Amino acid sequence: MPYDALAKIGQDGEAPMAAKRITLADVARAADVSRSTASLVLSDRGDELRISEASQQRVRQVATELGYRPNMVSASLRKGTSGTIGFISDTVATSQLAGDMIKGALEGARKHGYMLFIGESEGDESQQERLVEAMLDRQVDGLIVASMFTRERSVPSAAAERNVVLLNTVPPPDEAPVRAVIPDEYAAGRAAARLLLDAGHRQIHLIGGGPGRDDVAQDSVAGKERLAGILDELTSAGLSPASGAECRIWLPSEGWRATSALIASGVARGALITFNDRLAFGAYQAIGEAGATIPGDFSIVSFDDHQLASWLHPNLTTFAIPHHELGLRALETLLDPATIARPGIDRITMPLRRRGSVAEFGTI
Amino acid sequence: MPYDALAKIGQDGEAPMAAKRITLADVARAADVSRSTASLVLSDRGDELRISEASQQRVRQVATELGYRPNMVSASLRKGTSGTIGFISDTVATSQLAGDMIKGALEGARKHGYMLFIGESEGDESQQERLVEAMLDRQVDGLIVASMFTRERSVPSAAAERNVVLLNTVPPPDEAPVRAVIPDEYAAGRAAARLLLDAGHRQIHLIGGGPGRDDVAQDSVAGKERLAGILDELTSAGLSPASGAECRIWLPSEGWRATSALIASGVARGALITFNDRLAFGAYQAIGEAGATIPGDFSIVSFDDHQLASWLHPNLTTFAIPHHELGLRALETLLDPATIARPGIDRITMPLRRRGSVAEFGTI
DNA sequence: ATCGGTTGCTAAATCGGGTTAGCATCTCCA
DNA sequence: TGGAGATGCTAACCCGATTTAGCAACCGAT
Repeated sequence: MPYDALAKIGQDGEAPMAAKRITLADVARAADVSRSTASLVLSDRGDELRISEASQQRVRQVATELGYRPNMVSASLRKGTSGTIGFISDTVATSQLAGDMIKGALEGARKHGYMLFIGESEGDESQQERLVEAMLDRQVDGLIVASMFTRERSVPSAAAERNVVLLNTVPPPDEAPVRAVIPDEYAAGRAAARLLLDAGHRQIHLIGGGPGRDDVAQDSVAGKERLAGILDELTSAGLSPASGAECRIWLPSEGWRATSALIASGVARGALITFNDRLAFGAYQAIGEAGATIPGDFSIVSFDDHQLASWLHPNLTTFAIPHHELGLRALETLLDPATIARPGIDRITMPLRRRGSVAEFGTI
Repeated sequence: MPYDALAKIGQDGEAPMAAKRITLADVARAADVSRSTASLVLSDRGDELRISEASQQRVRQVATELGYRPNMVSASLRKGTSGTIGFISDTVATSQLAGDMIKGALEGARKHGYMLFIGESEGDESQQERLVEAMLDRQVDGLIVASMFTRERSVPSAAAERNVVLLNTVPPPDEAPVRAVIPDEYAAGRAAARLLLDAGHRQIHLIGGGPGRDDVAQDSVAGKERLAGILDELTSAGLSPASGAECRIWLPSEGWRATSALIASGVARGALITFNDRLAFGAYQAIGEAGATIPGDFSIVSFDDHQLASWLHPNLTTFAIPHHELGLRALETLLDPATIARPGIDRITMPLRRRGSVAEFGTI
């Protein structure tokens, strides 16, 4: 096994051998009771098993004095539960998305006394299976399988019949339903369109998808739902998009290209819905380079609330992906027996960050 | 009858209950040997202990057929080593910094068959101690203590006499030296200045620190070292900065402020060293808003290689923090008994990303 | 026949805590 | 005086693997 390299270090350690950990047996001996008694007291079953108040006090006292900390590995072995959750993500590094989600999960874990294993599948199924197995080998009590961009994702087979929550992902329609936590992209799409309508805009251009219902990257659940929301809201106002530009990838360069093309086509003012903040950044660049202004000539609403959004001039109005809450909710879901038992999708509202990129039509 | 274990498992296969995990005992029974023998064979000590080739084959065969996977919790208990590393960071969410570092560590961990626990201290010492203890309770074999912005950081006391590597941090000078892995900020500072000098620039303005040696945020090791490198390189060329602007925090707004002020003071062209890419973004904004161009009027070199750098127009020339390599190196260091035993600082080169924001002086 | 040396394997202890059946002892009341 | 019941605690097994001392059985040489 590759991991005993470290074990060696302790063994031939020179002088500064790490002091041996205090075990339950040490405590029992010092408190002059049996290990059973010590165990019962320390797991608060003392009253139940009628250990006298005096003995209980003694055990607790001694445990504190010796700085006793139970070895969770041992407890895991016996109880079959480890106080550990596995968090498997397709990629861990993409901007702060993953970070905030992990942060939310971490916060939940801390609250409940759990630790988090993390692993990265790099989108590779077999790699993911291996991760799941490595985690199951370590007796994780549950798994969060996260995706950094919302899309469909299979539940790893090894994890079947286990506690699993999908995060920012839904299972393919033909697979067994499970628990999933995702942002409510559709509602955000509607809200984005509504925001512009309420500000009096009627010429609404889409950057990143549209104008048709299917004009969006296939594997992006986020894209599909945002687009659907936008179109539904416009339709119910008796409108349709003034234009739409599908983008292969949602990066600034594409936003720049699409917006430059829009302006070159003769559009000098109007409202833009960009499908994410990085596209919006590209739009800002194109608009700036064309000598137009935001929000004077163009109002912009976007999605994600990337850090960029508050760096841009003017600050970008956008619907935030509630990464932190998603992570937290996934963990809470996992740890709640009642919830985890029932499959279903939990949609978390994407809150509006109202900033400076949208003006009332004709105001400026 | 080697396969009656299999048969048994097949029997209750109807029930929807999660199938019990195959244990070593199951394998031993099915292969008709003792648990000891099975264990020896599966840990490749069969030859050493003179188990016949026939028995070895049988055990291995059966193990594969039954899909045996050893329970690492049990092995951890016995061996005192868990195949697990703890990664404690002050913050896990800041942009992709943390992500890439974790990613590097994760890659190393996977290569060596380890899993990673992660925890976030939020910069709180006591929180950090609690994390360390929770990890030690789970028998981690080593700890990586990371900081997302380079600065001094104490080694958690509970982790003393353990395998610890500091990542992107160094211990305060008055504390016991340990292993640390950091980017070579000083060398990058010198290289940044050299890059501009070689391009013929003599008017070099600093955004984020300087012009004096101490004009930089106190707790930022990165800032101090970048500044020192820049000043040393300029000095050895017989120069000093044309100006310097200390910034409280290294965000676009501050870069914008400092650069706007610089331009307002009458500087219409020259070279800028921004202390990180977000400051550079602010500089781009200020320069654009003043109607000047990059690199026509202003050449810019920066540090970090934030995603922004390749989104800006023109793309930003910058020295990358090798996050991925830092994480990887920290893990490799931790797992190498020879290295971890000796305290010392490992400085990783910050590679130059040469892009479009620097021009030869007077060329354009 | 006996002894020493292999060969091939296993019993049993161990890691550290959790769990349960049940054993003394004492009290109280009939 | 004896039985029921409460009180206070512990022995002993369990989780699943690792590790070591050592035991049969057999072989060949004396």
